[in-house]
Amino acid sequence: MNMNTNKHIDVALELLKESPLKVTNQRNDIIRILFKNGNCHFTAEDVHCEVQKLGLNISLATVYNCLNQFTKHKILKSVKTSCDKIYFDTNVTSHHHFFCKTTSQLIDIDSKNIKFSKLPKIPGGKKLQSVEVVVNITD
Amino acid sequence: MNMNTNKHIDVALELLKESPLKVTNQRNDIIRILFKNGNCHFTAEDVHCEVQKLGLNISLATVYNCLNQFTKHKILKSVKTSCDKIYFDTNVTSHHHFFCKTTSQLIDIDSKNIKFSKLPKIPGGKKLQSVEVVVNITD
DNA sequence: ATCGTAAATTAGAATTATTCTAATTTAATG
DNA sequence: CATTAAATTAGAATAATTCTAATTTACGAT
Repeated sequence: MNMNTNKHIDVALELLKESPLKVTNQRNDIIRILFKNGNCHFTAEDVHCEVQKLGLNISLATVYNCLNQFTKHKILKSVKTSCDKIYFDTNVTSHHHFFCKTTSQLIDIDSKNIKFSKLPKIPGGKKLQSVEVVVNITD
Repeated sequence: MNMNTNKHIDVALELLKESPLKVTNQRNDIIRILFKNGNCHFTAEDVHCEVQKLGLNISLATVYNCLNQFTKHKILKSVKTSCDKIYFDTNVTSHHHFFCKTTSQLIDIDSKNIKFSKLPKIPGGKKLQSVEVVVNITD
């Protein structure tokens, strides 16, 4: 391991190649950062810090562009929480989250660990898009 | 009806009196706006527009202050959605929401219309605070 | 390989929602 | 009515994100 390539990175790089997005150095670098450790949650600022730490020269605007484009093309997922930042999630499967209000930490909840025995009727004329559960926790 | 006082307004005004907050003209006016139509969802900007429409002179800063203080003292509830604004909800009971991504409209879901048959184990050392369900819908 | 072009990158400005600041006014207690 | 802590206010500040417009790059077609 630790050779800057692994299963998660390879899968994401492959998704990038298959997408209509162009494969640039910046996008490759950002994918390596994001998918280095499997399922993770990042803010744009987190990613930009890591970029700097690695001595890469990628502007914050590009980080935002990449994260947004990746999200649009299902390489990433975005998560809104009760704090004011957008989190990007490398787990693109349908799942839910714990959000710790003390530490602002997000933790995945696998779909199979939340089951509904009752869901409300969708208002007339509208279509169901998704059901998002956030389990807020504290220290 | 329509005499600028009704059950919802009276209840909220009573909560204000019982709270440690001071009863000011601005707070009375804002409560009248918020609770005029029973359960509703507002952004600070919505409330400020209504204030202007009624010819009241209440600054946007005061609107924010009031909404935040009311929330802290359980006269209102705040709701975060996948859009970038904070919504304030006059329904302070525990409940969930539909969020229409097309219209940015929030609709209450009564607690009794969502039931879980399985919930995940809370991570060690953490305490459950709340479970929030957002059912995203589209036109 | 080289070209042409649409897409990507960039620095910095702009935007948007919200909070802060510091001066003034007000509510409510004694 | 006098006191004082809280509330109000206009406008500045902040923070996350998006936009602008100039430059560079990827990559399919020649």
